[in-house]
Amino acid sequence: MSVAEAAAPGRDFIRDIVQADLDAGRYETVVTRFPPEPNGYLHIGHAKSICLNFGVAEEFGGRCHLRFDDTNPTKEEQEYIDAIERDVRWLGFDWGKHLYHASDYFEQLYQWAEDLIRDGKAYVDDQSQHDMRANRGTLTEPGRNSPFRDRTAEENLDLFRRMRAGEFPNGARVLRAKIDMGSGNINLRDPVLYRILHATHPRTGSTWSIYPSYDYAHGQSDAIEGITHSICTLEFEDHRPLYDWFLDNIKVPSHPHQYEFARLNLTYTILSKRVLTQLVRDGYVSGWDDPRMPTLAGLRRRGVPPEALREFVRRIGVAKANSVVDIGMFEHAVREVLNKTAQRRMAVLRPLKIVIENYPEGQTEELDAVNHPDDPTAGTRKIRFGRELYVERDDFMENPPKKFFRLSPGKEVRLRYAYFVTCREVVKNAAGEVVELRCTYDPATRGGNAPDGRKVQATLHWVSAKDSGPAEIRLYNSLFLSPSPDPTNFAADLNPNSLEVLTDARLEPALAVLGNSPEPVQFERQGYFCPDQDSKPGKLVFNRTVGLRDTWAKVSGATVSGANVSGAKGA
RNA sequence: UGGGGAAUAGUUCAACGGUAGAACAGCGGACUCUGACUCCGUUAAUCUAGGUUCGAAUCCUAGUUCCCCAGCCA
Repeated sequence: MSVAEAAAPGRDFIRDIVQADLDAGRYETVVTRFPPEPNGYLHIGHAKSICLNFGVAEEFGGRCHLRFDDTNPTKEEQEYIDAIERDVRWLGFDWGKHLYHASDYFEQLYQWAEDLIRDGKAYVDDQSQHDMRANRGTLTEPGRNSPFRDRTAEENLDLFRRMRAGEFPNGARVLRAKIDMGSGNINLRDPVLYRILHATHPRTGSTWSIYPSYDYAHGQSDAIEGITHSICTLEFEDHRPLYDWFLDNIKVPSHPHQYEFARLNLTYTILSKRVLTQLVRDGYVSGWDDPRMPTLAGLRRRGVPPEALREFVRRIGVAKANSVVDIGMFEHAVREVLNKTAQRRMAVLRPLKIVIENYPEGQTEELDAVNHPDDPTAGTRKIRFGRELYVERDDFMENPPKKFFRLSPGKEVRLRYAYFVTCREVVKNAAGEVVELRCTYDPATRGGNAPDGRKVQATLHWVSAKDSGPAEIRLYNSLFLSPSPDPTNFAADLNPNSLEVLTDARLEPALAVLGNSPEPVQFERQGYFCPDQDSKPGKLVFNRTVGLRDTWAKVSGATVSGANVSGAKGA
């Protein structure tokens, strides 16, 4: 083993298992699969699974299939199928020609079910749903056998074929495996293999009136595709004996193995398809791609780069312990990528007008600004300075606390790339609100440095009043107030300030070219932003992907509505 | 009183009988034309009790706590 290999051992228990299997020669090629049900959009939790499955395949020279687990036509839609493919690609993974559907195997699955019947290992049950539940027993009491459990193979076959033929209404009968009604594992108490569903399937249309259950379809689909490592989440752990039972009792072409890992949970976030669907359906958000949603579509629209998602997933690791990851860890990954890639621009979110009294009326001049402080190849751009400017309202305080470095009466600060200015006078309206600042500038400080070497405590971003353009800026905060929102009562926990729309922001002209391109950009001292698809010529809309780390907010104890903030303060 | 899992810094993950380590968060400092970035330093953990062993986070025993399972959802 090389030093490099020794220094980078299998990073998690799944990769350890795969490595061991390969070392032992149990498989030639690793084959994994990502098996979404197309009943909703993919979210950041799925990203963990996608990165795991595709990542393992990639790292060990194998392949990963994308397989739609489309066994329930009452919940699945083509829109979701399309969205899932789009999102997996966007995340950066490629299934090549290995695109499959459980529905591709319906006929084979059906034939195997007949085999089970002929072997006396499956039977048609006429019990009502109510009776079935009653006879299933409880967690502590065994179930009771169905009165239909001992039908002959012939009778079962006849009934099952008539189920397929559509002779019975929904719910009239089911096909069940004959395993053990007394098992402590409820999944083994004669699980349902097929139920009658007169529904139109996105792919098979109305050719079927019975559909296989997840348990019956999943393992056999894995076996058909030659999956070696079938990786799923913890809640399927006690399905594994059933997964194996099918593979042991059916003549399948291979016997994959199921391994379970802990799904992702995030603070201030709900990752439940049920809840996410409800947020969309009930209009709490604008859609599956609302930038506040933890969906891949939402994160994409918000401006999160796929690399950041992958890096985040890599860092949180894979284990079997239930856990909740601090959303701050995700934000850190986003900032890390964007800091390297996003060009810098100046934008004033909440404008406060300032007039440079000693700057000649009507005069303007161009100054150089760098596009990326750590990347000279990003070049520079010209920005126009003039007598009337806008600065950020938050950058002025009439009665500042001692640690406030920014503008206040009598205080000198630097306007980035431009001049030192000093606040001379505060203009207020009748209501006593500050509406304008009268300032002076020092012509000797052109470019941002004083020849006499004097320093200022702060550098502010600014835009020219005349030469800046208007924009709408959407600030996002967490959708929920609680660090651990309750999925069963999420509505009460909704953050009223999850979306804040700023309609009179001012952008430096160089931002106009960004227009509808999805390029991320850093508004200096504010955060990372990206143009939203709602942008129109003449009306730019920007989404805040994530704010910059803000030490001042912490020092000043400023209230942050809802929070971009994360991590509870230690007591 | 059934079955299946999991317990390591505040959080997430390592350590696979041999010095408990990383990332995020926190704190302190340096740097700075972004209170950003970067850099340096630093606080902080093996669920409990026994046992085996020269040596235990790791093995054994007994507990404790938490999670999942009673869909014709996945």
